[in-house]
Amino acid sequence: MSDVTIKDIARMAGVSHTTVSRALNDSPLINPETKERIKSIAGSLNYTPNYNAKSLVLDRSYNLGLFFTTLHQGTSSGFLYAALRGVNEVIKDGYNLIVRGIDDYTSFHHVNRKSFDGIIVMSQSAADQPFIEYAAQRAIPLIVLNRQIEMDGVWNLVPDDQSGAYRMTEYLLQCGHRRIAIIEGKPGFKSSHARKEGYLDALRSAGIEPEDELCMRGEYDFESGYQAMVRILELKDRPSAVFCSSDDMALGAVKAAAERGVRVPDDISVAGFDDTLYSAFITPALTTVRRPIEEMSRAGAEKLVAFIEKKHVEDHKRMFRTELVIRDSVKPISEGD
Amino acid sequence: MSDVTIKDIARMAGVSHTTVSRALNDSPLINPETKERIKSIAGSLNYTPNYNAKSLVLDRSYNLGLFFTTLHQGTSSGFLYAALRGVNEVIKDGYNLIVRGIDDYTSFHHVNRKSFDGIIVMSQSAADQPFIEYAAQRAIPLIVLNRQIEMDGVWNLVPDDQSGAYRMTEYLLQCGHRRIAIIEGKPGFKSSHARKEGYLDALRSAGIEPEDELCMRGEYDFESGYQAMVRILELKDRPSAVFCSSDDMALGAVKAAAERGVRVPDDISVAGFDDTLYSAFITPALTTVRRPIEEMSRAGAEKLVAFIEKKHVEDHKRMFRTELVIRDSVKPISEGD
DNA sequence: CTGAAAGCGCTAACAG
DNA sequence: CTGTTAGCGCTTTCAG
Repeated sequence: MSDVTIKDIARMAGVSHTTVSRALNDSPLINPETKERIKSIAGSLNYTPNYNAKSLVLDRSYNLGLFFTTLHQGTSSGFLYAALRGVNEVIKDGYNLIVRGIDDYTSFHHVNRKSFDGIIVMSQSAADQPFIEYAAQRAIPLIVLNRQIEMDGVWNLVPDDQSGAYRMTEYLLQCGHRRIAIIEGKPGFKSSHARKEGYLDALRSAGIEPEDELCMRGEYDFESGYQAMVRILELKDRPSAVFCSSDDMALGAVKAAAERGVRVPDDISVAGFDDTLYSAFITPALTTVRRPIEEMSRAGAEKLVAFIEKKHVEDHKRMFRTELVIRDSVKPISEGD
Repeated sequence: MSDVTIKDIARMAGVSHTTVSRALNDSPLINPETKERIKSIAGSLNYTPNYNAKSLVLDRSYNLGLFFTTLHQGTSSGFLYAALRGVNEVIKDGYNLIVRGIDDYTSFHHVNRKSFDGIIVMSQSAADQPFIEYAAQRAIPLIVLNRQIEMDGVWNLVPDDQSGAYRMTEYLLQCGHRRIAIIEGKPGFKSSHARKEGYLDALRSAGIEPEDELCMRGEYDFESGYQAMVRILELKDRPSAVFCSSDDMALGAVKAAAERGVRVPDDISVAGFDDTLYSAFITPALTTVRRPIEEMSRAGAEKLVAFIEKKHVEDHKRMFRTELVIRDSVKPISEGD
């Protein structure tokens, strides 16, 4: 049924299977008429090439990998979704997109040039480094998104988290906030570090010395945001604004505040980071920083596919601008410090 | 470098490549000592089998497909995430998971038994039917999740949306609500239909005739929930509760209410459906219906893999119980009708 | 423009 | 227990 081969077609067309192969691949060597004839027979037989055979001889797998640090924790569903969409928009037919968490691999044995024409790593942590190096060393076309890495010959597209955090903090300062707390991201994630740095820089630029007391640990998820906010609200000297390193944590923070009768933004301002799908829709709508995940993924996939198909090279590093999204969860304060 | 073949190993071990093949595949025919020797040589050479060659001869692709109706609209990121996690937990190594939106296919040519050892369809709409039939007809091991289908020989695991909606509506009635509006899901999605049916059934069981005026169209997303709620609030005779066919729409509804000074749940109750990740964390925490997407996906993947590997068959249909999750967005009303 | 022959890397009879 | 041989379906020299 679906096991028609080029030999079957060859027999029916009265030509050799070589000719069929060439015709189906649009070789210019073939007489247009026989080519048409062969194609129509193939069509009527509902022929589908055996990609395993093609792969073997052409040394291409038609597989692209999209790998995340983890699919268990720290990866928000919105992040996954945006990345998947961005990549899928580009690759259309012609490639299979294989999605996986790097921490699901027990060994990297299955990761090699024969099995992957190219790999996109959505990296969120330095824990990916061994995987990235493994792939690079196996000479698999490779592009690393989201996390900055220092490797030659590996493409790297990242959002400018630090300047995003800087601008957000700056904005909070402009709104008159002086004591600004931060709820940090998952320890070990480069993005957590970059966001905190941006926050610290902005504070210092404004001549404000950061206070350790106002730096809370978080895990990027709702629950940790909630917990951190509880601790913040218990502070004797409560800050007037809280910069959360993710929207998920900002949600948790808002929730914790609401449960304690503290109103956002009237009693305390809360800012997020990520601009997840729902941030615009919750109450209060979240003031946050947008990362261009989907655009970045699209650009990455385009680069990768172009390289695989045309061996076309270009600049290797690029930063994607983040964007301040001002909504309702941050409020200027009138009274001085 | 990564191009070591069994022939290279054979040469070094002083045996035939057949022996190497057998040894590496743990054939009982091989002398344990030579087997060990061969394996250690393979290890030191960092040998990786060429899966394209294996695929060709074994007629297995080592690919599993996870297909969604669409990756563009109507699929929430939480849904995608839960499904992906559930499946990935099961397949571990040994299979590549290929993720795709069915509506991204321009033709199904690439979908065949040579390219997929099995397929999981996360179906959300009857629009998938052609795809499902195509795959079934090509004799690809197939399992359809989430949407009920009528086809023999195709496994089908679905959440009981209708009874979930029924129980939610029943709960609203128990809370004293008489006029209950519904914001419906995306037209054409089977789940939209099932949820509405559950709602209607419960109403009728309570002797209440459903009112057309209280049935609002929606699209499963935030924005449509918002819009629908605006229309509900403009009604002369406003209902005391709103059953939203998705949490995303419930969020939109809450937002619309808040903006108009209508408090949830004090002035109006809002119920959702899905129990997305954030529904517990927003204010007010959403009363909703949980669908066991991740469990369902896990069960589906297990069935599929078992079938592929052991040709083991079992019952073909199964319904997964949905669960009422009572939180804060619905409030009993004391005053009578 | 077309065909014969070889081979991609691996597994599977079939003989020993 | 091991080797010889053939072949999976396709592309690619190399000759016409």
